[in-house]
Amino acid sequence: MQKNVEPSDEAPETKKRSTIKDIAARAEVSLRTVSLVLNNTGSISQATRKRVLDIAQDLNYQPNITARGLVNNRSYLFGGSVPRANLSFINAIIAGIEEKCVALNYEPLLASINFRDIAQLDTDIPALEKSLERLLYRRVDGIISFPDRRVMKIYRKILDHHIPLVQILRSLPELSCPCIKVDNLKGTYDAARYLLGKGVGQIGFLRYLNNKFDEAADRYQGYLQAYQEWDRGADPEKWSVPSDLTVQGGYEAALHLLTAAPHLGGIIAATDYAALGCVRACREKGKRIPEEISIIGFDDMEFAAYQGSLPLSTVRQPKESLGMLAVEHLYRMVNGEKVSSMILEPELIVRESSI
Amino acid sequence: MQKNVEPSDEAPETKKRSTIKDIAARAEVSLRTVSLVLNNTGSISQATRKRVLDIAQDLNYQPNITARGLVNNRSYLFGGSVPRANLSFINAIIAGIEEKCVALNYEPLLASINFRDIAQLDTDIPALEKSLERLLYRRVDGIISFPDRRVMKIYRKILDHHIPLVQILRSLPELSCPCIKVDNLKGTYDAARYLLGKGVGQIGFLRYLNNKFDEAADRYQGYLQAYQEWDRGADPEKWSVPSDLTVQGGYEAALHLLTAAPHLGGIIAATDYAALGCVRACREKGKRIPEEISIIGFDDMEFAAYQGSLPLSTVRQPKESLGMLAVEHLYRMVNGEKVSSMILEPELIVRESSI
DNA sequence: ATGAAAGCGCTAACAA
DNA sequence: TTGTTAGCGCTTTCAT
Repeated sequence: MQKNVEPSDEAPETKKRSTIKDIAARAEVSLRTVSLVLNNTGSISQATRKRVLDIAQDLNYQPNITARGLVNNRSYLFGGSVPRANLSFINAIIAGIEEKCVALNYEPLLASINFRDIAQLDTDIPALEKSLERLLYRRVDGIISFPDRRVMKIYRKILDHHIPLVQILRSLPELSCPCIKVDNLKGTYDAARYLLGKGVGQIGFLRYLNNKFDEAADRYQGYLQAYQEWDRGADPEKWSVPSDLTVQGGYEAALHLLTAAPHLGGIIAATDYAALGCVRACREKGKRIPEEISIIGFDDMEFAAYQGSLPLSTVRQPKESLGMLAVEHLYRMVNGEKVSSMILEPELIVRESSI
Repeated sequence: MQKNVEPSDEAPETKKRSTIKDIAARAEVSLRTVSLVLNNTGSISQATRKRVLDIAQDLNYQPNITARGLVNNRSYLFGGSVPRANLSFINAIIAGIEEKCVALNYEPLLASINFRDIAQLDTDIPALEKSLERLLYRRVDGIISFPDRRVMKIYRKILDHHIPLVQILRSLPELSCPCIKVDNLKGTYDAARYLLGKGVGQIGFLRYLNNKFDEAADRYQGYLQAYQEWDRGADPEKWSVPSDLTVQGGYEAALHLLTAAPHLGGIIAATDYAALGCVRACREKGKRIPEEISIIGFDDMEFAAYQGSLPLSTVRQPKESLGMLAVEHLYRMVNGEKVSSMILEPELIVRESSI
């Protein structure tokens, strides 16, 4: 329990920044006048306005957002509770969040959450709780959360306080707030259709170990759906194997799959990590990529493009847009608008690991 | 110029959070007493203390950090002005910053900066200026900056206001504030010594196109130094070629190098990106890695480990530590302590792209 | 050990 | 069009 150290005597005195009081004194007007000018509200004579503005400029005046926040009961901060960056695509989302926040005169406050077990996307719950509490403590005006049902109590608290909440990337049906995510089903559907259309023959799928979230199930469904459209009699479930997020997991799963079904002309993996393991397994089995077998991942992580020997085909999530839209929703909600969930379109990126 | 929209009538009213006034009323004591109890200062009778604490708990009291900040003239925010994540290792630094901030009851406010030309690490200066101004506007209590001499004017302003400033990753000698960075020279020195010691024979180096910053020069020096220790008569400059940060740049540079010096048994690249291009060039030249030639990068970017076919050997920067130390420095400075620069040790990570 | 009151910098209701 | 005043939630000096 770290207590703030008392500033010692040699503590650097911050050169006092000017306040509206200083401006008012110099301009010989009241505080209110200055405030009105600075906020561009009310009606002020041209002369006064100019004088105040000039003096403000001269004094290098910067409004004290803390004081303003205290009065308005706002922090002008939007909180983000998102997974930490080893899922590098989160960065792009954060970039979107930041850009939009700044455009709206807000500032993002990011509280990272860790995974207890990255392989299963298993969030560290106490850490998640703490991150949300931090945002509450900082009195953010709205919160973007990568949700987990095990902290429903805090979500309820947030909602009780009428703090706008937006889910990102995945959604809990039982949490009544909008969600911004990608159309996961369409992502794998497009990928599967693409391969099937190219005539690679039968294709396999590496799905999540457990479908704790709808989004994981959606990715699987997309594959099944495309497959069944292609061959009504087929039983694609036969060629889908459970895997986890890791390279190692994908590797092992693909090894099994390729042993059981060496005729496969393509494999779609529910994540880029798994796809990477898949590539390794194919190499080991002596399969040439993409001539003999095509591999497509999901997410478009940074490393997908930066594969020294074989840039990975993948389904890209529109990450910046996800972040920006989430912020825009928050902003609308803060201002009393009603908003609803949004599902964005994924994009198939064909690189060298597939035809 | 986005002006905040007036909250409309249907704006959700935030359920009022309790204040010390509420506590004081219920406990029938003065505001001061409550404040003293809550801050654990002054001397309060056990009975009163307990009563106040209980009521606070009961009322679900959370201090209003905005109000507290207004009085104390602090924001309890540390600002970070760091490159955006396409240099993915920045994430780890940010993780360190965040962790340490939270431990100190601070919160990080991160203002990303973009590169105008990533290939030359060329910062987008107007964007950098804006990011620093944002932090100033938010009245952060200290700033961590990835410095650039073209915004010296703002740094001067920050220093004038006596806002603690810490440089990270690289340092400007003319900027009088501490810097936290890695020993770049030692990084390449260790890598070169390692390869030389393994008996790979002559080794080459892909250095920055232009050594605008000492850190780039240091990486080159490390290579030169190790080389000269190994063979006093050698002229290693002959086998070093200018490159840029990109995969493509490294690829082209390595191609030249390998044509001019096909006997090279190893190449060290000043960044992992360049190393990746290097790998590609070697493959094209029919060189087997690592049997015939060893490749070592620098930074340990996420993709270095996640190379499907050939995980990259590299020099790792202790990224979390860099971030944590920067925050710790800021904290010390806020509290009037004197601190000085720190140079951390890099670590050679041997994976599969080198012996 | 505790209370009363002032004030941090700003906005806003009410006057003039 | 402008001024006066109160107050946001908290800390802190000065009393008691």
